[in-house]
Amino acid sequence: MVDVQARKGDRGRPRSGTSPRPDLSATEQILDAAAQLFVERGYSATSTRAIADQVGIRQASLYYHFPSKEQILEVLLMRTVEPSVAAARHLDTSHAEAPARLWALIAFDVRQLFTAPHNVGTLYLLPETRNELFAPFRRERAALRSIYATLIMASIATPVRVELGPAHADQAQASADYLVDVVFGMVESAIAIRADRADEEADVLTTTIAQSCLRVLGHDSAELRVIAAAGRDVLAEIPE
Amino acid sequence: MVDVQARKGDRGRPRSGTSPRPDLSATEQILDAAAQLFVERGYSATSTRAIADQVGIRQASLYYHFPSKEQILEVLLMRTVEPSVAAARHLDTSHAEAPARLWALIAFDVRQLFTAPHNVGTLYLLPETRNELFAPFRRERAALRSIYATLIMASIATPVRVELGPAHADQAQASADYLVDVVFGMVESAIAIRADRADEEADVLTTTIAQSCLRVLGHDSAELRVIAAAGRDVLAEIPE
DNA sequence: ATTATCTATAGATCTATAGATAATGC
DNA sequence: ATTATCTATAGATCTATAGATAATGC
Repeated sequence: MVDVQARKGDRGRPRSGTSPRPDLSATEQILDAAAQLFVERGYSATSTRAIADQVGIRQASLYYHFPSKEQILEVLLMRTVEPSVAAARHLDTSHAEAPARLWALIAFDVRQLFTAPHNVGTLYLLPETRNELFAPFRRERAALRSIYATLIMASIATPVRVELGPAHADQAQASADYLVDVVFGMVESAIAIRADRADEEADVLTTTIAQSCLRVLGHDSAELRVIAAAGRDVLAEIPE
Repeated sequence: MVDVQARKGDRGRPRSGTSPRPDLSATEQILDAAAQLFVERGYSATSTRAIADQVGIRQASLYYHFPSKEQILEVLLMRTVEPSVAAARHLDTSHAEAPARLWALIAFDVRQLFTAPHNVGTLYLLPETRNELFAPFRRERAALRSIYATLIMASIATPVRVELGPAHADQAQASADYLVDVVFGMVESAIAIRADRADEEADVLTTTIAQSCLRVLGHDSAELRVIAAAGRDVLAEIPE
């Protein structure tokens, strides 16, 4: 099971160049090179030739593995969002309190954004993803956001609930919606933080963001200690 | 003084097409069209021809106003970051408490990100800005972040200060740094929120984000009411 | 004369397809 | 025979420059 995606022997015509990641299959080498270049230089600014050069093959050889440059991006986006959606769905089966489940989801998500190769989270925001081809990705991301919304609504502490005013009032609804946006935004701010600062201290950042999100929802330091402890247990139960 | 940047008469050869913004000078029309297209389709994915088409001139005519496509982006970026830096510097002269000044800066910044034409804030994160030409922009943004850092450090409430542990301990410093990142990230999350949702309710969002930032720093609901009231006064003093 | 456009185009890309070729596997 | 590459190239761009032209201003 070690080499699920390793190259199977050396079939086919030999390459013109050499890859920096000869342990991966050709398809995975392309995805890895594309991820790095898309993040470092931008999607449209990265040519298929640049990807091929990095992999050590000719530009045209990419098309044996992918039908288009867009499809490479599509695979990268789906792979980035899918683990978070899987984790979020798993939390629906947990019996922990909502704040602990939210804490665990945030921690899972931030850790994955911060440690995934090449900060692929930056690709979430590309205008190029408005294309029809990316509809499945956008649906997955919307599903994730909706699970967040449910957990966040169930995790609002009394003082904030009081401030929002009587439920069902229009302005209270708008404020609550923005609270969802703000928490979702705090999680994804891990992407920008990683882009600005060198990769380090994933654990401290993860904890800081998760704590901060629950503070935004009105939980004080004493409550946070309880929630974080329970959250860590829930997080540990999320399957790989 | 009304038409500082209005077209001065109709000098020069007539255009082949018509502009959607005939009230602006040619240079401003180009900036406006470029901002819209860069945000909607991406910088590298937008051709100089697409910009020219929108302005109602031929592609080559752009080069009478700007020496390159990159310079158009550079002007857009500087114009977006400069008002925030000016506001931040002004706050150094205020005598209000740090949390009220921070509240005002966040509110100013969020409102400007949320109401500036065409959500130009999305351009902050482009990999293309790593180019040397954009060094002045990156310096401005770093200056803004540094003012934020000072205000944030001075606005941390006792419970959070206690949790960070003894000052000068290494891990406490790392956590405090990340807290700065998180607050800065919350402010800039206004960009992603605006991209995802239709433009609406700038005031509610502004207040929600400012309050949320101060909650993250450990202020409770009672303190927030005082800070927000003082913050609104400080905000009102920021010159146009 | 000055200004702001225009036309035409050089030269450098860029994506994707067609068909040839050099390995291994059976 | 199958696989994974290669070479060659079509056709469509794209940015920027050179020089002409059609207005207004003096």
